[in-house]
Amino acid sequence: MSDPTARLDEMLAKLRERHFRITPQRLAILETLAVSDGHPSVESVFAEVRKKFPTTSLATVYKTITLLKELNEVLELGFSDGSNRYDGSKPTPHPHMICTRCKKIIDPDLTSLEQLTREASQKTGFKIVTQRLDFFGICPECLQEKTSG
Amino acid sequence: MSDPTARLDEMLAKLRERHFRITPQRLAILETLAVSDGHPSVESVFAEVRKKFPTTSLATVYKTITLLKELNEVLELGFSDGSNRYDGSKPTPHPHMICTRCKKIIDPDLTSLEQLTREASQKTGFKIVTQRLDFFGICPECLQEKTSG
DNA sequence: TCTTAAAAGATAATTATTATCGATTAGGAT
DNA sequence: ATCCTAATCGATAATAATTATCTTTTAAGA
Repeated sequence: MSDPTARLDEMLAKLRERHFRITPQRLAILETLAVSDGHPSVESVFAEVRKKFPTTSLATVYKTITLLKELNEVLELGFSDGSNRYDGSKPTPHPHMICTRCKKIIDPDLTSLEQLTREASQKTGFKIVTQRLDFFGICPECLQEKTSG
Repeated sequence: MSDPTARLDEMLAKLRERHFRITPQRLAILETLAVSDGHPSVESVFAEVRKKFPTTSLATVYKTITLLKELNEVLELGFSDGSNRYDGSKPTPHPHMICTRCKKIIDPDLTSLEQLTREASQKTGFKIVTQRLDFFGICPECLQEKTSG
């Protein structure tokens, strides 16, 4: 995992560079995204920010996350059932391992992804801009549990 | 691409096996999904089926596709913006190349995916059940076009 | 301190999907 | 071939995540 403080500084630098304002609510949202390594949802970011600023609106969280997406400072993991998750600590596209039992999401370090991307580009003639790779399964912790539920 | 007639027969066999009814509307939906190699949306399936049966409801299309998903006879390519697409001709998980300009989706044949999956499983301890891999970029046809738009 | 455009907050609108429910019908039984 | 009944259809309401709207507040440069 990367350094949360450094990530926060990067985000702030990007906002200042583009002359976006650093509001207290925005700062709280950035902090939450930079610190958490658990790929939080909009709702959980909202809940976290509300602890500091109880009047924060859900719309503010959405607007800030949309802005961060445009600045490539947060990675959106969209799912078609609406359970979107966000990665602020490592905002460039990378593979994810998703446990379908406990919903945990972790980042594997896969050396052979580069090779696969080359193969895809060569075989199809596509100019590849970005990619999305998710593995779904059961994490080691859940595998060890005797009872399912 | 696989044989549409064979795919349709497979789908029908699966429905009969589980004692689901073969209604004219369902048959039309299955045919559309088995024939099309362009990864259609719910709306385009709906439009196609309406040509034969103008009273078909959108709900019927949704219900049939949901059923086919449960039977593993159609692959859902869900996107968080709601632009979901469906693959009835090759219903097992496989990589996709998605052109962000013309929205075309094609199926590459990638030999090194198996190796990548092994690497992911070994490095994380996950028992991998399924996966989703999308490459986003510009297809060869769009690359050749002089003007963008 | 002043000014003003950006952002916040509250809420309405949008949109894909799901649920509901009365009407219709596929397909097995007779 | 006809009957019966649960499955399915069709129409529409409900749901839920996200986006739009609009008034009030405020960050930050002058």
